[in-house]
Amino acid sequence: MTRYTPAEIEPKWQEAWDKAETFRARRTEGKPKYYVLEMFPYPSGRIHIGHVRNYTMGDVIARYKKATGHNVLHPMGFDAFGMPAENAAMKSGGHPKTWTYDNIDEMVRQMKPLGFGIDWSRMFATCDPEYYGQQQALFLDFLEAGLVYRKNAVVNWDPVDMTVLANEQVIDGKGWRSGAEVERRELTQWFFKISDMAGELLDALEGLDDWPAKVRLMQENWIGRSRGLQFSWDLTEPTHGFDKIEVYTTRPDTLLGASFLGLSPDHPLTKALETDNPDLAKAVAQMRKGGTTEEALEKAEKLGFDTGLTVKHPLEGQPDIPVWVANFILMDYGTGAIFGSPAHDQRDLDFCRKYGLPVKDTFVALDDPAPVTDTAFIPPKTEKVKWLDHFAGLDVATGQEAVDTTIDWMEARGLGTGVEKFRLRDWGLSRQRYWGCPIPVVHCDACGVVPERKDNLPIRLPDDVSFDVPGNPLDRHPTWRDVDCPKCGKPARRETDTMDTFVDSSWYFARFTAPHAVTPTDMDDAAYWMNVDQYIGGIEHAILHLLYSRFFARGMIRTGHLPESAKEPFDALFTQGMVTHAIYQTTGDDGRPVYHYPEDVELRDGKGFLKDGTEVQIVPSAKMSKSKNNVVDPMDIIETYGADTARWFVLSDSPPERDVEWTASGAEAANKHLARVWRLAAEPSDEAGSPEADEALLRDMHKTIDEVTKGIESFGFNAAIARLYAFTAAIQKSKAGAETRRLATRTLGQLMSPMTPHLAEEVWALTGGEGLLAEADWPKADEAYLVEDTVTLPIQINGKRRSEITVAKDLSKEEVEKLALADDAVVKALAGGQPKKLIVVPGRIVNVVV
RNA sequence: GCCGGUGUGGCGGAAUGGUAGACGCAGGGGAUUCAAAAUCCCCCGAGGCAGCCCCUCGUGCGAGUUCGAGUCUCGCCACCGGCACCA
Repeated sequence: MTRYTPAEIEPKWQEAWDKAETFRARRTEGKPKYYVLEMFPYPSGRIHIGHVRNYTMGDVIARYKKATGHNVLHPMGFDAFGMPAENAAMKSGGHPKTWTYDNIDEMVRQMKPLGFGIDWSRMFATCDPEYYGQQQALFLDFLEAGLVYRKNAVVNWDPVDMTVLANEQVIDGKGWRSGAEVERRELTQWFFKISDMAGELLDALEGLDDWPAKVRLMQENWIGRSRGLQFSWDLTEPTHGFDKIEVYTTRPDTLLGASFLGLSPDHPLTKALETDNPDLAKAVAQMRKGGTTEEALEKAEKLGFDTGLTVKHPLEGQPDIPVWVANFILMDYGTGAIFGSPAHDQRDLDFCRKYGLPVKDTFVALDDPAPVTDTAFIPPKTEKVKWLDHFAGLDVATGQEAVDTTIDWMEARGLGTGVEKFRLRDWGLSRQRYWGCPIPVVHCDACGVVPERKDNLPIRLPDDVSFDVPGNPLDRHPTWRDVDCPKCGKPARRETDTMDTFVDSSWYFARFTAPHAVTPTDMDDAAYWMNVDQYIGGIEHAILHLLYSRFFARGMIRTGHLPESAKEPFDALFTQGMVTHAIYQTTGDDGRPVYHYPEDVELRDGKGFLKDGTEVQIVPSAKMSKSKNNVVDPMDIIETYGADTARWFVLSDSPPERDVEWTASGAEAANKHLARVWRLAAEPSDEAGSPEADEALLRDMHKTIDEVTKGIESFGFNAAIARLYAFTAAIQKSKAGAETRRLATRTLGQLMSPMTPHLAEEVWALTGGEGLLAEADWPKADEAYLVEDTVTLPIQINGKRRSEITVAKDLSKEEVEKLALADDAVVKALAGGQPKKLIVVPGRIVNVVV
């Protein structure tokens, strides 16, 4: 008896596909195109089982679309700039470039045996000068189109290492290497004007029907459109050239409850006051400690400083209120100043309680007029509340009505303006780091900021750099930095900031349509291949990467690099879950957990034991992490079971949007199943069969074709696979004749081919298929086999299933009622009485209420 | 803290508001075998009743809508993703 041998089968078919150039993306007439893209990987050096799942899903779609008559584009590349390469260089010497390209080679070497139908001729890495040079060209066009500008923004500053830190390098408010308390410091930085498109990016979400609703909702909340009132408070005594303070509020209706006016520590007035008020300067310095993340700012203890200034209340007869500087007020949002209305905002309330400021209710619940104590009263804006002595004449109204009425009232009196604002901030793209795309501008004393000339692109990163000192090596590079001004030719200084790696990933999908073009894109190719028909990636990119890409597509249209139709570059989006793995741990002598490798643990009856018999604690479904020793290496799996098993397993056990737990026994089972299918093809039985069995198997086959096709089209891979398990068992048990069984087996292989392409080719060849299966047409279900003529209806009594009847499919409702009432269980339940109600849902269910 | 999501047997999970637990794993029993591996067949939510056809409970917790709720609504709890310099 021969055996299923993936180690022989898989390389053989990969070679055949290569030779036939099966997956080369081609533009041909008469066929629709299909562009499937998985989020490209960071070249960490090893592929991860999560990658296998991601790319397998894409490959299933790609191969299926090819079989259904599409010209498919399914490319692969690397998101290759970023911090890990610099960290590696700092840790073990070497160069980020060498590290990165070695990793890419290694990852490609690991990806190839998985048999993905990828057009490798289009591969690139974002750190290729051919790529980032075109990115620089895009930057210059964006600059010219007014989509890029410079302004000050805060960064995490490590005062010991004298360097800017990324958020992940700030741990509990301290620098990761120095341990020094991090400060927020302002720097002049480059920005994309994404806020200009906020309204458009928000409104267009509505058209993204094939995106998950949750992602659209997250983006909607992130962009955060709000309507509020902008107005000013006059200072009782003008100071430092300021006579009033402009505020923006989304709750102008609570104006009577104002008990203080709050300034951001970064507000211009704060900065002016700081110069001659050392106590304020000290307090503000304290407020600037800690990282820049919104989480850190929100969670930080509320700090305030009374400036001693007061402002006049815009409403007549109201007392003046004090001006405070408060750490929880963001300069980036609104005007950087607010009025605090503590009864209806928890942060304001906490602040007022801490500093002894008054708290005044402006409205109360209809059924509970008790004043606010330590919990602010913030009902939904759609709920009616009772207003207390409201200046615009409100009595009982919802929050939304109150806001609108108040804005109208204030506008009518010239006291303020209703304005629309967005939470979305401009996209800061400057990074004070080496391993990124250089920003192609020059700073000249005479000419100011001067864009590089396009013929000087790419501005290449210099290779002779070292990472022994903290900070950006470009900043201290002896020659790279010093250049002649492209405009006047005098000595000038090159911009040493590089671009955020999100820039790299915001247009790579467009570059794949013409990866070798001498301009960022080729408009013909872009027009043909765009948009991405199906984009697949992790939910962690739901906001930033996808929003930035949407912005970039619009920018590229404006600058003539994409056709108008590519405004929303991703037609459909699918967010897949992680692959997890159990953690095996014991407790060490020091009380800390000790993590064990899966291969050192023996599983018996759901418990795990080490070689010496010690029982280990099993933590199921944990995110794979090197430090927890629970990472499974796809290479080991391929070696043990073959690529098809790995591909089959990552799709089989969980719905693709959810996490899947890798288990050795699950992989084993997948492998056994593939071997079973192989045997059906390689060792067919020669039974004579019966016409009835033939008919039954054909019926099952066509139903399977139908269900698997629907499953693949709807990302129901696990359901499709469950069906294929069932069909395999059906063939095994079938008494159908040899010819029918052969057809069924060949079809089974075909239906499995997007998931297990190598095995499928083998089955195809063994069962008399012609040519390469990868080039063959997808099977079609014969409708005639899909219709059933009888249907089994469950009978419920009071909503609980008690019996069932089998009836003709199109039996009338009346007849079904009659049959149901005659059913033994129903007769018994009725005990001679009449049913209170009888519900018949044709083809589904009967419910008798007694 | 804010935004979004998830929660069903021992485990992964299935189920257009209509028979909860498809399919797979683990477990149990059997066939084949000198024996094993491999393969094949059967059973498998909990409890009751003792048996197959019956009853009760059961989809994180608590309410609600409905003839009928895993599915819809509200309130909790736990976990996961994001929070603009991780990618």
